[in-house]
Amino acid sequence: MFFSIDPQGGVAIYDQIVRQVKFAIAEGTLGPGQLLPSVRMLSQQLAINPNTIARAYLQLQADEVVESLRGRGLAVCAGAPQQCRAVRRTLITQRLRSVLAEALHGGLKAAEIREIVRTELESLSGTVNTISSNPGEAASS
Amino acid sequence: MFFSIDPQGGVAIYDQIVRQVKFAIAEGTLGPGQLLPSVRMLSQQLAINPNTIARAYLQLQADEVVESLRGRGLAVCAGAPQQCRAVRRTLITQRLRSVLAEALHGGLKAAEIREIVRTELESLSGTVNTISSNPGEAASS
Amino acid sequence: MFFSIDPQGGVAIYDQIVRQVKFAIAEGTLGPGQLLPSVRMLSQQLAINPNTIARAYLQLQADEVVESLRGRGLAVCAGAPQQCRAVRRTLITQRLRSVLAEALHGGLKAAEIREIVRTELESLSGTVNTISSNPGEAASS
Amino acid sequence: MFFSIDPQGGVAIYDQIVRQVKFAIAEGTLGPGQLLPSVRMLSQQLAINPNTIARAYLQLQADEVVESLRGRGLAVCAGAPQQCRAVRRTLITQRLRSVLAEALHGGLKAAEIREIVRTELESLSGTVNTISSNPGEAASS
DNA sequence: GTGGTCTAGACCACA
DNA sequence: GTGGTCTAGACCACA
Repeated sequence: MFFSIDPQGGVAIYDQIVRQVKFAIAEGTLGPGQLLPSVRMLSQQLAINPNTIARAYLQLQADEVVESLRGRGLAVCAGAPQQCRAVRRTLITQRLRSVLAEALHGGLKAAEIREIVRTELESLSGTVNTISSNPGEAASS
Repeated sequence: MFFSIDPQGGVAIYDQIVRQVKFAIAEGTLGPGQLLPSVRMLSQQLAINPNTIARAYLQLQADEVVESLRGRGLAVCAGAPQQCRAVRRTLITQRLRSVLAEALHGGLKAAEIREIVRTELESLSGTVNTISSNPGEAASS
Repeated sequence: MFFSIDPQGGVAIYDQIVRQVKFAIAEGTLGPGQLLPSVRMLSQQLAINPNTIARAYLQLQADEVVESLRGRGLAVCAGAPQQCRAVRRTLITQRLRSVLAEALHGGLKAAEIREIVRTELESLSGTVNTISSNPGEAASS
Repeated sequence: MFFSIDPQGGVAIYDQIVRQVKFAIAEGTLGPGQLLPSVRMLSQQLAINPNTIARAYLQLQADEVVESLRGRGLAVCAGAPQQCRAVRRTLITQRLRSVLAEALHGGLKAAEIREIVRTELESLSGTVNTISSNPGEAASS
């Protein structure tokens, strides 16, 4: 599984990890029974302190998304996919609403905001999605 | 001028004040030479600790958006409108980009995200005082 | 509120704090709206690292027993007393069952165990309760 | 000899094994000169990692309860029965005292605690193989 | 190798 | 003053 951490951006690192794990489970990239990357490995990979990773994993356990297998690691719970699919949209929408509210309150018009969203989505899509010559493909599941 | 503070939402309170002052100046709600509301007044109005307001105002001085008039308060700088108009879009776009990137990385499709944006903009438009010559535009999809 | 931490004894320090806070709330020693002792104060009082206290307080927040009042501290939730009264007996019974099972499995007879319990309760009562000339008083609420 | 391991319950697995071996020796189930079950056998029987068993056995050697007979295994020491009878009560009493202290400190009354103990002993007695000349005694209050 | 707990100490936002 | 986050590093139990 692939993480992308932005140390800035207002979201705590441990929370970014929590969210991205949930998203990966929602997508099916990470399935029930599968082990999370180990604290030490992820710590190295992301150049982030192990305690911060552990904090994220603690949260994921509290959220009943993963469970500890003693000495082996943390495994995705059976019920996690359903739960994560349910929360993914909410997690995004909450942040989105916060920004949109600020934009409107700041005097940007809805049309203007939608235009910015469109532009940014385009410029980001190259980075995130595999480039597709068939524009319909990215939107199909 | 009117503030709207969201204690949640990941943006520090002092930063919300900084941003909203800049937005007000960008819009012209607050013009060069005009005084910011006093720390005490704003503190009472928003039910927020004076230190937090003071910190925001300190930041605005550092950004050369306002300047201290000894004994009278903080006044909007002459060059502020231009500067604030320039940064408004950027300030919003940065936050927006961060959320959109998370959404895409989290597996939401661009079309899905635009749909969420449209829905949220509609539901928020009612809340925010939007002055529109065409009242139908903000709420239409 | 008064804590008594046993660094040995198999229960993690942070968990001892979690349990004792819940017990204090169950007893009414700590009421809704009251602030917990601050992390730093308790850290000094118990000679325990602040992070360990913070870990306990994080757990108490996750359990919805306390809530954070920004910059002021952690306050007991409105619903906490009811919840804590409900869990107190369970928390104790679980540990108790574990020891009793070991004792029985280890060949002690039930009568023998009850005798040990009686003796220990007597020797501990002096330490914990205020000494009462009226033996019935300690058992009355 | 028969082990019963509770992976929860706060006592380390290796320590549960150490204690149960001592209890078996105290009871006479395991006599001087008798061999402990081999690490591999016990590991399979309990579905526990061999390293954990080995660690328990190392502890038992350090406590001079068993000694290594080169190539044959670990045998109960001559002095072990006496030693184990002496510690059994203490091992139980220590854990018991810890829980009872927590219960009292948590505001439960001695009578209440004794009642819980009585109830739990009854419900556990059915589970544990109690050999009693008077079958009614263990289950009677 | 795995996670869990604890210590030590820094910096930030808020009151 | 308050808690929240993060880094750094030790030690433990278990596989």
